[in-house]
Amino acid sequence: MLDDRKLEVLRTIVEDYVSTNEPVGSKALVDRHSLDVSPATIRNDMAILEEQGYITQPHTSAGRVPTDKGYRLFVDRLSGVKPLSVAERRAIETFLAGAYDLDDVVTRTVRLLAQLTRQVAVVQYPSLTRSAVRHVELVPLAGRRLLLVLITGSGHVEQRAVDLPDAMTDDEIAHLRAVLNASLDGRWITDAPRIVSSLPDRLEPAARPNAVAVFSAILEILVENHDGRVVFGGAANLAAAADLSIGLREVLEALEEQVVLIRLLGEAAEPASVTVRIGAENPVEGLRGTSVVTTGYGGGDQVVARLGVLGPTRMDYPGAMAAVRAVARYVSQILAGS
Amino acid sequence: MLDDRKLEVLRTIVEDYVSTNEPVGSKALVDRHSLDVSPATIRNDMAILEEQGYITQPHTSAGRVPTDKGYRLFVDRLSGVKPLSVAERRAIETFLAGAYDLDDVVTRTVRLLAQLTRQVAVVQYPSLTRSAVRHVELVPLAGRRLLLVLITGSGHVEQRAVDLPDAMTDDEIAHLRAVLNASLDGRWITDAPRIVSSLPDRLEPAARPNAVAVFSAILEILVENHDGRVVFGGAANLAAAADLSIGLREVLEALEEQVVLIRLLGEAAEPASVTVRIGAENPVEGLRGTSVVTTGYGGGDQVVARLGVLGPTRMDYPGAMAAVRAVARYVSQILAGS
DNA sequence: CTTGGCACTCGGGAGTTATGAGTGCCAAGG
DNA sequence: CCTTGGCACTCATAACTCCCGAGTGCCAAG
Repeated sequence: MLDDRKLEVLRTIVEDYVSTNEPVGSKALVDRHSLDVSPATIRNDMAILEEQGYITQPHTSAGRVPTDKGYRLFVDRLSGVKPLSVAERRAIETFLAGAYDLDDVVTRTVRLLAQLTRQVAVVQYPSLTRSAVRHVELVPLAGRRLLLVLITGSGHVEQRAVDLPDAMTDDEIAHLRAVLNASLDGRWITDAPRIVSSLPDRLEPAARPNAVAVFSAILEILVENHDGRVVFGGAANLAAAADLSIGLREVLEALEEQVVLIRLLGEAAEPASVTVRIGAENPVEGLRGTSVVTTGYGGGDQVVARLGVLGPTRMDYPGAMAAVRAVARYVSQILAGS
Repeated sequence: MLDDRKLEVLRTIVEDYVSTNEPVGSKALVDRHSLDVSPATIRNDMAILEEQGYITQPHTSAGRVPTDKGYRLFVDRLSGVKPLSVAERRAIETFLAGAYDLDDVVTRTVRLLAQLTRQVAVVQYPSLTRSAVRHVELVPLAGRRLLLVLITGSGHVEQRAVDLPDAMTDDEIAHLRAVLNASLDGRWITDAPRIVSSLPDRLEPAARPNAVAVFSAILEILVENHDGRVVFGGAANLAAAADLSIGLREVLEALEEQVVLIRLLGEAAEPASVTVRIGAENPVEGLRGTSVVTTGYGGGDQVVARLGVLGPTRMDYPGAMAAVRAVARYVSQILAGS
């Protein structure tokens, strides 16, 4: 149905179009790449490719442009893995090596990805789901308030102020802290809600109202973070790439919506390998017209969150996929090591 | 030099231009506002205003547009305070009321400001400088690592992993924790470095290497946060406003640089009142062509950080100033209360 | 199946013109 | 001295036309 040369034609069309941003014609194609056939032959091939929906022409007297379907075929079968340059590998290492806390890792990862791919980078904070509770700390604040600090095995710190119904003495606080740590330390976050729910029975009735306030705060923290927050960066790249093609406005609006970002990363199919969503394949309405390259990353073997890049469908897929994969690996290493 | 009517003319030119985004001519001006003079008179006034550099015309046969100097005069002398609508006040309260930790307050403030002003919002995290140390927590991690958690009076939590030179027993950790809290709790952050530096003398020599590692981590946290991180949001508003006027690309690039953002907020003159920087007055090169409206906010009487909005010089200054001031007050209240 | 030839299409740039909003200036009137 | 109506002038913008050439599809021959 599509012989080797037609596939090769499609491949070069994609590559040329990505690099030049101009529809590619049969003539330009033959002499830029040393194909040993004539333009007429290429035209015939193009006609077939167009008939099958892999390419299209913006107007009658113009060259061809890949369709979403064309990019899809390109990504699935035609593009090899583009190895990263030494400089790029070095950049990844040095960029991420200096990070010293989770916020910093995420922030740097965003910048790094944006810089490597010249696209918008999207990084999700590791979900707490796969972590263990490391420590719970209660710190009295002014009035009847406590600061609840929850430290996870992945080194993340969650904090929250709690309004208490009754005043608490330091001893009571210490006791509650001891109970919490005895029950929770080392347990999986996913198990924590169940454990916490069973705690009130083990306390004296007088201490319960305050304890319940603290417990519900813990539960809220756990629930809220069930899916990690997503941050993005490199919007400036969008402005450059999306000269007039896609609605810059809409894309920016979408990116500023947490819900959208989570869907963008979350609905990707296989978590471990690199996933590419092209144009209309995109789950987010309003981001049709853009492509997303994502993958999972995690501290150990577990995938705890996802990251990726977003850009116009006219994107350097091999490059983006290589960068995303490499960055995800490095981030995973760093998280596992700390 | 400039009589009342000329000032009034300038005022209406600014207002009309801001709302319509089109150069305003003498004719349009007289019948939109019920001035009881003829267009010819207005033209004479305009000629004077232009001569003095308050307005300019894009091309010969077009209306007038305010210059930076014109906006400056408008802001300084011609614009009253535009009171916020009831809906806006309500929005501020409800939007910020639900916030439960510092990250959340900042995030919501950004969204709120961006939404109210339809500009890019810029919010700085409160600097630690004006806070007291509330509590220091040490949590053993895997290997010879500690997680250092520093909780401040303003409810902020700083965290950092520390690599220890030697192994530490739980008792040693507890002792170090006790020493730290005894020395630091309730002290100003600004005093902390001096205090920490004096601590090693009070420890047994054997414990010093580990302690020093922890101490230097504390110092680093304090130094790093000397000026708070700055986040922005509402970039989508830029795309809408800056149709073709300012280089969207450059502005986005500038916004993604922490250093630039800090300068943007930091070099504003008076901390307590609302500051307006118009066009070329802007300290950041590459953000000439945009205006910035900022003010300080803080937990108590102290200004601990700044916030504001950024947009094209063609901006609704009274509205932006009102929104910035109101939001800053509410945020201050919230921080003071928690 | 490939290739050269050839007529055809049509987007986009260059050149032209028409339009009208807006101006500056001037002389007359308050 | 300020205001006003009149008037000639400017010039960006839009609409229109023309033209070019890249690129195509088709066909007949190899």
